[in-house]
Amino acid sequence: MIRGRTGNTKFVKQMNREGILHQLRQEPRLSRAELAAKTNLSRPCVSALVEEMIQEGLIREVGTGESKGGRRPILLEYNVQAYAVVGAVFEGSELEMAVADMKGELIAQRHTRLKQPVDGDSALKALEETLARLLAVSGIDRDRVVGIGVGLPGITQRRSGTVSHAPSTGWMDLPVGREIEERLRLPVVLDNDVNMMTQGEFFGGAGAGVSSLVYMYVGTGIGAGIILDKQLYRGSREASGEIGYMRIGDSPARRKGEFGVFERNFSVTGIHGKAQALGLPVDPEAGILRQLIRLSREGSAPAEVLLNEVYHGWASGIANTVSVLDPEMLVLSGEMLHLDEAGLNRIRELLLEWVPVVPDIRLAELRERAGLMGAVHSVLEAHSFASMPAGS
Amino acid sequence: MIRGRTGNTKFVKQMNREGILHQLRQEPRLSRAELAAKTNLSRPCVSALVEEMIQEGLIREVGTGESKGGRRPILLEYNVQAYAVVGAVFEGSELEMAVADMKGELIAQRHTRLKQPVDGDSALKALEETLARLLAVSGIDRDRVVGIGVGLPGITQRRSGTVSHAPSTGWMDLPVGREIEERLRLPVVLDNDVNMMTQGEFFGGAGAGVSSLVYMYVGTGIGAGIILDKQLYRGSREASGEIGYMRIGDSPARRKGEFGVFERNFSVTGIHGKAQALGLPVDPEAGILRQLIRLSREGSAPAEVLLNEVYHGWASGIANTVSVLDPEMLVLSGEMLHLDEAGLNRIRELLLEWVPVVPDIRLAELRERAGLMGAVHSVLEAHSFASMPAGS
DNA sequence: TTGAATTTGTTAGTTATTTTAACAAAGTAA
DNA sequence: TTACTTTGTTAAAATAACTAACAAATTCAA
Repeated sequence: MIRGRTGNTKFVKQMNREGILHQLRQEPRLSRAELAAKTNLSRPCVSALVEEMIQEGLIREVGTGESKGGRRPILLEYNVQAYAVVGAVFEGSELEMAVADMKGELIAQRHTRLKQPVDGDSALKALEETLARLLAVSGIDRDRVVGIGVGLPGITQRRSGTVSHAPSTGWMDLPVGREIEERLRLPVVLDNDVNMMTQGEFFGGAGAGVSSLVYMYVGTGIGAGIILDKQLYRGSREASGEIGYMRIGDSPARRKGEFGVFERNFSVTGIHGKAQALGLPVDPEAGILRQLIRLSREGSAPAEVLLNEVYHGWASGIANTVSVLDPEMLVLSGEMLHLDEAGLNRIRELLLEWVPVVPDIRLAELRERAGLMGAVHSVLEAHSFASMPAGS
Repeated sequence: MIRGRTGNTKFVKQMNREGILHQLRQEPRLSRAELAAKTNLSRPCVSALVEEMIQEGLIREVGTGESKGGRRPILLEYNVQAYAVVGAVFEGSELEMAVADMKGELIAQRHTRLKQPVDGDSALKALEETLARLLAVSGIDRDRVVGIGVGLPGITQRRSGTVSHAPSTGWMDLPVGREIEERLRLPVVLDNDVNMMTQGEFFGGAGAGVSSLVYMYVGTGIGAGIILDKQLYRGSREASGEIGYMRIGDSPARRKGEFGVFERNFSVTGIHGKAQALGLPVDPEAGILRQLIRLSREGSAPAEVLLNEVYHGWASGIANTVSVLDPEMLVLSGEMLHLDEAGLNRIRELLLEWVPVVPDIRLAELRERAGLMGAVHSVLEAHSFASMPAGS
């Protein structure tokens, strides 16, 4: 797998089991013979591996298929209910949590509001209690849960399992991964919220099937999640996709600890600032893009100018990112979800003018479920579910 | 290796051979016992594989080492002279070519000037003749050459081995890879010049040892080569690193088929244009940066302003790229090589001000040899030299 | 209806490769 | 000289895949 690593025979078996499961996850209902053909393994070998995995409950026989001129095939199916995974996302003082089957389909979901101010202990407690309730509701045995994926706002240092900056959750420089692991007694996959949402859209949303994708999120800040070669790319210091720091728009002297130039101009807060400076009647609580579109339609010239400035700014950010990465797809999210057809087309036009290779540009499909789906899929990815039982 | 692929036992052996060779390439002179420890293979297994590779000439025994309290180890060495690789780079009407050993060290090098206008046939002929001469000079048998890496200007479509845009070599939309392969009867690795230079600096230059790197080249255009996880990243349509299209600097209406905004402003030609517009006495043939630095030192205010604008522009390009990728190192090349300590520091200062995570920034070390080194290493990478003999 | 051909899945034996256990060779240190 | 280490090899055991052969189940054509 990794260059320079050596493999033993067990590793081959593992790989072959994974290969079979992989096929079975893509296409449900395949016979042993078909699997042998698709994996380039011999039929006896496939039979043996399948037998093993049936014993483990990973695969099921589900009746017979149509004959192709001979004995009818026994169809096999990946047993998505063999195990379960849990996903959790902290957002401000809210916790969204769900159990899913091995296909990543949510079985039960639950929303919890934490009492403020949020500290580490109350967050852990919430996780614990919600998990228990979810398992009870869905009737899933605790032993069948393979792991939990947790999305946290801010930059997380995954290596050490330490969150170095998780502003809204009240966890600062704590070895969060280990704490959750100890408390819940489950393997934990930790990542920041944007990475989780990126994986969500990649595995179960707009980006299903592509091999590279940039997920661009405009909120209080601007960030992007990057998937290259079907793998999340994190950067050498976990700081990839921090596109809020790009040099786009005016660059007034920033105050200490303030955001990047792109963010200062074109994040939700940035646009609100611009709108207020222009004296536009906008409600700071409501979605800024919708308000601008409405005002512009109603004939407000400054609103139209600002709206175009926003399109121009966002398109510039996209252009710069695309120039560097040449991704197959770009998924827009956050405030950008409120783009109407006209706005989206305007951005596409600008890009066609600016860069030679324009990726497929789409709005995110999963909305608020993206993070949760990503958390779930990050666990599914982390474990290869062909892993062999302890005994063998 | 690739997800979904199944492996057989031969594959494991191959992996283990590669593992051993990998260790031996990193650290010369290791014993069988040390190799066993480093690769997690048993000593008998290492012995068997080593024996095989000694027979094939890939490894050599080179005396004994110091005892560590027991029998003295027999030291093994990777035999860099077992085979040879060839690198070639076309640049304008010039062809630079070299033979190298398996470590990537150049054994013989040769420069050829093609007569203009260059067409495909004369280029092929030059390749053929220069190769013959290099082999004669270095006394290397043709059978020992494993392949040739060829760097071509412009965008190359590697998949099909077709060069879709190689302006200065006169090869347009030809299946270049196959033609060279047929003519020279050698496996060919084709890539564009920037990618080759990137690999050169990565394997044998400033970037040796890092795992991610951006190689930024400022010439008539501006482009970047990207290495992530020790692998060249090409993008979904071979268009990654086309940072010349970034939105940096003024954006006057571009004329048909013209470059990107960043390029129009801050490539060598762009800067020349700006200098001339300011009425600065610059020689269009000589290096623009050096001239600006000199003029600025001599007290020319507009030169100083322009120089700062250039630093600012380049730093912006770097900032944007770094925001997206978070690479471990940034290697500056082309016109940027003429940056003096003050200029480099100015750029570093700006970056510290703009982005939270600044990579190690260095000037390219290999200069004009970068492409050649890259071509050579691209062949070394393409072939895993642990490949097994046909007989087994 | 019968028998040849085909497809699926299994059984038994072979092959390839790694590991374990044991040991010989060659050294150090007390 | 003896005890202990480290290195490398030999022989046997263990894994896991493959080949060949065949049984089971089905289609299809005579």
